[in-house]
Amino acid sequence: MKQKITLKEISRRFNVSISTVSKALKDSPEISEKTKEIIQAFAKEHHYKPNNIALSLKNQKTKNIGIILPEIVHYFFSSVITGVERLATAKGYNVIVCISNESFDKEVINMQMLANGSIDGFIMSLSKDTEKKQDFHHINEVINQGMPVVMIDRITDQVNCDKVIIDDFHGAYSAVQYLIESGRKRIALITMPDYMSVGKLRTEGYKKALADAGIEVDENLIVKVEDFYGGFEPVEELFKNNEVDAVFGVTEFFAVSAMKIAQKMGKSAPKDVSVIGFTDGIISISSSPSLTTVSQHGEEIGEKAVDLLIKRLEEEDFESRPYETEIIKSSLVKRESTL
Amino acid sequence: MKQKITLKEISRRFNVSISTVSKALKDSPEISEKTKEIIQAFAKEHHYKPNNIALSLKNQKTKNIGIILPEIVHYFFSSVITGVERLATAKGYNVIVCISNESFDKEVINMQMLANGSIDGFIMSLSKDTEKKQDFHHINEVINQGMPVVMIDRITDQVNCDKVIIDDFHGAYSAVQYLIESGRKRIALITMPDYMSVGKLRTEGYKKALADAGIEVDENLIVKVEDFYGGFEPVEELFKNNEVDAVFGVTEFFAVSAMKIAQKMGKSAPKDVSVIGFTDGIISISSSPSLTTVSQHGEEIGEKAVDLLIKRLEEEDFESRPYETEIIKSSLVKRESTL
DNA sequence: CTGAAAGCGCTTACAG
DNA sequence: CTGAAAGCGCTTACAG
Repeated sequence: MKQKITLKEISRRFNVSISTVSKALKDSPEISEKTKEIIQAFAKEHHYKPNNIALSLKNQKTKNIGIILPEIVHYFFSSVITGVERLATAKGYNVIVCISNESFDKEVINMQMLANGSIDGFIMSLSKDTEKKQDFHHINEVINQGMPVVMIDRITDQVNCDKVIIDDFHGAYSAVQYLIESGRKRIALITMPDYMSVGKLRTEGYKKALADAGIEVDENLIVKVEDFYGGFEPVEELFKNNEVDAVFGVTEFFAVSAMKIAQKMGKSAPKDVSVIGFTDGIISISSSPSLTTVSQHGEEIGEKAVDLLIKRLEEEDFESRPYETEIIKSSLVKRESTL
Repeated sequence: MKQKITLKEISRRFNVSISTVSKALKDSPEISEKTKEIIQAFAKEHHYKPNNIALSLKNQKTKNIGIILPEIVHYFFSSVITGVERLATAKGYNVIVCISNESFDKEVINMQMLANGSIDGFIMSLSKDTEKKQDFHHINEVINQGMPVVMIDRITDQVNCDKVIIDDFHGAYSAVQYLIESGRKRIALITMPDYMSVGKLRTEGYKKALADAGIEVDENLIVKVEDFYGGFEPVEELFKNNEVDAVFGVTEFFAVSAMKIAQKMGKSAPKDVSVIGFTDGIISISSSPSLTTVSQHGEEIGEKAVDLLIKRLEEEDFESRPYETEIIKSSLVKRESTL
């Protein structure tokens, strides 16, 4: 049970001062070669590593970045974390993950917990509650304290900071356009409530694509789902009461769930109903037929967010630069659920 | 841009000592009511929160726990994190997440990075490389330094520590038994190489179930997949060259992939081929037909791991207690891919 | 070439 | 009732 060794212990061992040990280990030219050799050898043998906490206190930076996400068990967010973790680790930062579980209160608590010196900056995506409530004081407070924040995906213009998003509007637009080009006319939309920034943009993309093709928007074909992982009865109603030859779902799960409901009702995909989703995750690959979908490139979003955050943390001139909103291009991945 | 306020600044503001401020904010009986009131009011107004790093250094504990996982984008591991994060946050701990990406080297680097004082203890699951290599010195080193480790899911008996696993053997056993009871006799197994602890146990469960039912194990029906997310050609060969009336896949993805291959070859599930997977994730719900699967209760595993870790961290008598291996019961979730 | 001192932000036993 | 001092583990400007 050899505990971690400290500078103090090494200094005592050789009857020198702590400063000498510290300098010797940094190979400072101030210290004689002989002393350095002895001390370095001893440190190596005992696996000396400087204590991170002490360094953090001294340097006034933790080399930790905090990330607050609404959830994590689904492809998009976990791929974001993968990207964040990869670049952060490569740059010498640790990643502290908090999950708001779509709750405003948890989001606030998480932020305050981390803002007390545990991290150097935030990456975050708004919880559903927060978007509904439109209350962003906790984020602005943190920013006012001088801690940089990068918002991703679910963002708001009521917070002034760096942002990384995808082109939700265009992603949706081109998905719907693709359906139209393949001859579909009765295209249903399964989307989120409008207070969700991404849901709103994707809905607008859908409407614009229809309009540009001269197809009138039929509000009966638009279903807004409150609960992202259940409660799809309205989708059943949709198929029952309307003629539908295509579905665009603004999440993978919306799309596949709609497809399964259609299949249960005797419609076959893609013949009777073409289906396109959003997020190119495992669901899309595993479903039958596999799903055509808009890829969000989550890892790329995560990496870009880390890049912006670390720049603001480390680059002298960057700190005072105006905030950027980086837009990652989405892309349509064609599979079996469309013709 | 009001920076975070410190005790020093408050003390200067009222011309008292730092000690007085510190005590006043802790509502110490040593301090006069009047002083306490003034200081507390001021602190509240300025949102004073003690600096976590300073507390960590003083208390010699960080209230952070580190978790190292092979990957995160798939259901089982992300549900483990969800469970870990939930209980940890509730108990006042932050969670630092590292991803080994199935690489031994990254696992070692991650551990060393966190072991330098950033965290109080580890939760981890072995990378594929590490299991293959059977090199666990980095874990034992950390434990020898007095830092508790809880291993989950992918474990080894070459490290002595608390562990949380599921009953892989029995989970597999009952899945295969269920297939046998429904009349299947030519049951294929899609599994991992034997060096993967969980793969090995599930394979053994499969074999035992067959043996107990008096069915001879046909090695031609066993496919070992090296790459967990691709390279399923051997599965095609399996169906081509053998009569198969059921498949047990030791991951969700193995099972669904095999099912899709069977479907492509004109076999229908569950009529021609019954299919059971492992992990009750979104793939299982989204596939057509939906997948019967062995649920691993990832969140529960995560919570139990946190529970064991924090006990060892905080409970006086627990520290010296013998290590426990907690076994979480798996359960068979029946859906459409079996009759 | 080596070491004492100050400091990062906090706590707490001790003195007054 | 208040404050000075020591300490957590480290770094670094300064003195010798």
